[in-house]
Amino acid sequence: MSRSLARENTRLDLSRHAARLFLERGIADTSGDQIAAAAGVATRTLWRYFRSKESAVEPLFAQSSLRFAAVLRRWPREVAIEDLFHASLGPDKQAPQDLADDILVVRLLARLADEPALRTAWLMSCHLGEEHLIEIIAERLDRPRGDFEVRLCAATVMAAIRIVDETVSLAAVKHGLKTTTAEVNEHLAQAIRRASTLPFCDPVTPRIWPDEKHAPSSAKAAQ
Amino acid sequence: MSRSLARENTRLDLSRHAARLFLERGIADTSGDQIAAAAGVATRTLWRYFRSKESAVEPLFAQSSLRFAAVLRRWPREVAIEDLFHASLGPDKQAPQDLADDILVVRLLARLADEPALRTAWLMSCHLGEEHLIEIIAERLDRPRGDFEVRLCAATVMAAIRIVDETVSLAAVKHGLKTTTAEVNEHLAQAIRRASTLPFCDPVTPRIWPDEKHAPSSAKAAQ
DNA sequence: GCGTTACATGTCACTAAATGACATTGTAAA
DNA sequence: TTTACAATGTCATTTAGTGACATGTAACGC
Repeated sequence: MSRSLARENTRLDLSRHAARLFLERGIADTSGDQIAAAAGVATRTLWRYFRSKESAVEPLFAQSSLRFAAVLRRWPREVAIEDLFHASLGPDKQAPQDLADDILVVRLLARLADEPALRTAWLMSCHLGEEHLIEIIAERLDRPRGDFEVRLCAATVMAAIRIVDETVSLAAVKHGLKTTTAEVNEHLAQAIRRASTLPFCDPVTPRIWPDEKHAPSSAKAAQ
Repeated sequence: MSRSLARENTRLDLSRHAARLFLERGIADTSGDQIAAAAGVATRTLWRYFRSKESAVEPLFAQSSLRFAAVLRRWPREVAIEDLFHASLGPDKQAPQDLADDILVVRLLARLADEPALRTAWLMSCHLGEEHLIEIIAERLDRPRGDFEVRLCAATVMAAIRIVDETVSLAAVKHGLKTTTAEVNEHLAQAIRRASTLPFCDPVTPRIWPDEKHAPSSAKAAQ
């Protein structure tokens, strides 16, 4: 196993233990020592991985937004977002470990109102997701990554995703509402559609370039 | 002077000193002791006001988003957002202290890329602004505050404001671009318009109620 | 006016978070 | 094997942040 991959695993493992302990006793009553001990590493190692104990849950958040981003990156240009979600998002599409991680995330999100420190971690993860979205949208619309319009769209779309995540999590944990994946997908697609300031949700036809027949390569160069 | 008002002043004063020191030497090289000493209070007092030294800049952020929210709260229903901004936002409309605070904010925002701890504070302040927006939009559209549509719209609009703020600040500080207030206002209004998922930017006519002539009071009761 | 109350702040001891310095181990390539 | 390097462990140390209690001070009733 590659070195950096092993590091990522340690990181995630620490993150899972941190999340579990935070859920069991709250953040204030969980010490760095406890997290490290639970994961079976030295305390010093924990602080090598994280700048604060709250930020220890970020990899867990990042993990799930990364999986989501991965789906969007494989998004064929002629497919609408609803169809993409229908085809790619579902409990049967996920490894058991990922499913367990998602449950942890949902339970954490349900506590945002009580734990301000948790929200900072969540918002930072959303910011990370926003940067993924910038790339995805820029790529899909053949626009440069620095484009203000692209950044704006990524920000509003990420905001929509965040609100849906928070709402669904709260409904599930606090009110015991069992929403089906299909419903969540529809909810999510609809929110993203409404939030998006650029038309990236619909099929996009590759730009037609006036001078050349084979545009894609030159499009990349133009960026 | 009322007690809680005095507290708010102390809070803001601490926040300004924290911001100045963070800008001068960076967050890592600024200690809680230094911030407290600069503001002329005991270190213990600083920790009574803030849960962490980074969060000490939040009141400064909150202050400026609160002033912005105050403008939106006085927004007549028959006025479009562009006209509101034109009439209410401008350097001549602000107290000198507020102007100085805004400059601090802009300089802080220009450093978000270097200082992750600063971004957490900024994002938390944006979250606060989002909650103000929920009230403002709900009020303007005669919808309940808990409405998902309202929350979604508030989140996307706040995202737009955030992106404009970050972009303008970065442009001003790093590239010395002097943008006029009129330009920023237009930029902001346009971004908000594109981001909004509900039609609150345009004049809204008070709802016509089937049974009554004088709707506003009953509308409030309905909420 | 005076005492009473409530609350903000100061002082100081203390816990917990986070870092620095250096030794040790494990793993990958030469 | 040996070398090399990155990750982790150990321990001392610094800095962030809290608890407990004393002190000051402004508002309130009398």
